[in-house]
Amino acid sequence: MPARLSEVAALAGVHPATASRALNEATRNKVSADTVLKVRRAAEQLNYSPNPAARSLVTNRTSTVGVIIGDLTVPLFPPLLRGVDDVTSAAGYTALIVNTDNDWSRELARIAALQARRVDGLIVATATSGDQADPRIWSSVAPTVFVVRAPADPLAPTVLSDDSMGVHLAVEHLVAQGHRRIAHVAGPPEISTATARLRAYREALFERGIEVDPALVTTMDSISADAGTEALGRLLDSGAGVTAVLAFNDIVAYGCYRAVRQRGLRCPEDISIVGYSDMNGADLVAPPLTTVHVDHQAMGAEAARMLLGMLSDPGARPPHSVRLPVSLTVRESTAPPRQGVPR
Amino acid sequence: MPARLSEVAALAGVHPATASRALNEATRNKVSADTVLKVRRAAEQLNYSPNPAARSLVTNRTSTVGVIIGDLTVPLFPPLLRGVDDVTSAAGYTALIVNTDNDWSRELARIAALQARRVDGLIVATATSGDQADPRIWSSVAPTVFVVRAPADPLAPTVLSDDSMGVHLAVEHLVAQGHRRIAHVAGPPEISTATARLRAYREALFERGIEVDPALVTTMDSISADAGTEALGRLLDSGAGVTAVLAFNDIVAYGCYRAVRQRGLRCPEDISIVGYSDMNGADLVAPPLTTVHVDHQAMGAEAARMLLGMLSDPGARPPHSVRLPVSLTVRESTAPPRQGVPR
DNA sequence: CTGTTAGCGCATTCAC
DNA sequence: GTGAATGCGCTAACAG
Repeated sequence: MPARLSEVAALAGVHPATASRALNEATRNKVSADTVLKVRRAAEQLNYSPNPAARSLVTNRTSTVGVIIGDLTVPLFPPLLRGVDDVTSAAGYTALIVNTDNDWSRELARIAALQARRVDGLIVATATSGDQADPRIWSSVAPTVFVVRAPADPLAPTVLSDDSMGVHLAVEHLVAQGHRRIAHVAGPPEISTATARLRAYREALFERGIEVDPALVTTMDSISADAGTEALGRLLDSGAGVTAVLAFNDIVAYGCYRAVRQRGLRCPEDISIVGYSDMNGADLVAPPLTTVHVDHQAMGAEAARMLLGMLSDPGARPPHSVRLPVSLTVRESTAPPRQGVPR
Repeated sequence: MPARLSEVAALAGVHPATASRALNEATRNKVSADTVLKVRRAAEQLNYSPNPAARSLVTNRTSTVGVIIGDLTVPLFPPLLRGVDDVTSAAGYTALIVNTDNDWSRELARIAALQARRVDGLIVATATSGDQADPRIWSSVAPTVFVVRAPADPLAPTVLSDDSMGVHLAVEHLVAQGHRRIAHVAGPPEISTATARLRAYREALFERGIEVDPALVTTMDSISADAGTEALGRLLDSGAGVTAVLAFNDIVAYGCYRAVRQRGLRCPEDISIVGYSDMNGADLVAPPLTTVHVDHQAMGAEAARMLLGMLSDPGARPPHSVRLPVSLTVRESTAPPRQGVPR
């Protein structure tokens, strides 16, 4: 059992209230420099750490924030959590991480649990713009920042990555290599990033004077390697003459690898493939995947900073949403198209 | 701001203490069934949830457990956390997850933070048997259970998977396909699982009457795909005539894929490769990896159950450590060896 | 079975 | 600048 404040005060020869003032950043100036020193020394000697329950009871704040994610095993979340954790823990906050399994009823239950824990704020990585869910479901619990996924309310504080930029970089790279028949394996329209990337894909081609052929786009019902295999397989078999593919994300790109192999084609010699996210392991597959690199750790950190800002100044109006830049990591899944008749 | 107990009591027409008794599982029997009903109805109507800080202050417990892991991006941890979370949250506990980045000073800092938070227990997934670290560093903070890694103290409550079983399954599979020259790319001896798997590898070969040739074992300094590429590369170039490889884990197996490809060989036609862990994505690489499947979620769940057991009965002596069984997932990276002269 | 009383450890009044 | 008093919301010990 750790030391109590009263013990520290006794050792320092002051009243507990004075010790409290000396130890707390905000009230330290109301105490003489001399006593501050004495109290700190005593606290150190006794290895004092304030009882968060007692403090919380009087301050009505817990110094905890809830982080809601869909599925921890999706590789984008660990770095994101790392980013969140870095800034929250540096500020004396503890992150309570909650896995919803992408199940809405489970999410509601976990939100309730976080509310019961009296979290000071929420970082939500599960909202989707197509979602029926009202952002107030989260905001009613505590101040919240959305990350990775866009919430239905466009004014809610949100940290996204620049999907448009990423797609433009990818398309630019492929075009620079001579590709003109660039397919897109798109995600389901309920996912906000899926529609954003699809739109950017069209834009990017258009801007470069390349025909935007609807036959080059397939939309998956769900996001998985299998769905990618199936989707690209259809495209390949349709005789649309594709030489390059922009996949919705890396997992889908892996599925595209499979579709290519199944038809006796080779990547990148016959078909170039670009992924999205640069998830853990994208450098280990064969061929190593060219992909849009998203700095999820930075996104988590930014979301946390934004949230802590809101908590430190509850009166201020909510911060502006931000969209972080991305980069292109060129590996070995892209190459110039074969000469001659494209298939 | 949620309702307080006193408000619930007022609405139910009883004293707050009675309301408390009615709401708490353990003391419910000290209250008439009738009042229990009234109180519950009132609580529900006011959407009451107890203030954990207030409760914690008097019970001296927080209903939180700390979970210490090295690096969230290592794919074994997410399912493990999922297992922990499933059982802790069902029991009304909240898991505080901490990332040490495999850095000892950082780990000490995070342990201190968990202690400051007054966690009731600890689940530690970073200990290694070769570690200089005394298990008391953790145990002095709170009751602790070790998982995945064996702590220096063999008597400390620990949940491991059966490395011996896994290796035996893998070797058995390879031998059944006709392999006799089976290499092992081993992890560094500081890692307890590395030595366990190496020992089991020797045992398994010996038991099947196959020569245990030291030339078929390479030990890596660190665990990475690159280290695997380099290690297997040496073995392949040494002319030891290997037809199959058991890699320390899946990541290393991916490195082995690369070594094989670099030499113009093919897996599984020329060299069979078996991984270990069955991490997320092992079915997506080419060829899909045959690997020992470890149920990390089950391990996390078991560790959590063990810890909660210790917390519910502090007097009892610590539970016995367990070693969970594993299975072999056969995919396409293994096949019978080529006929004729092995290289 | 229920009400009364007390106190967990701390921050924050209000006096001095 | 410092000490004294108060109360955050809850459970536990003691009466009745």
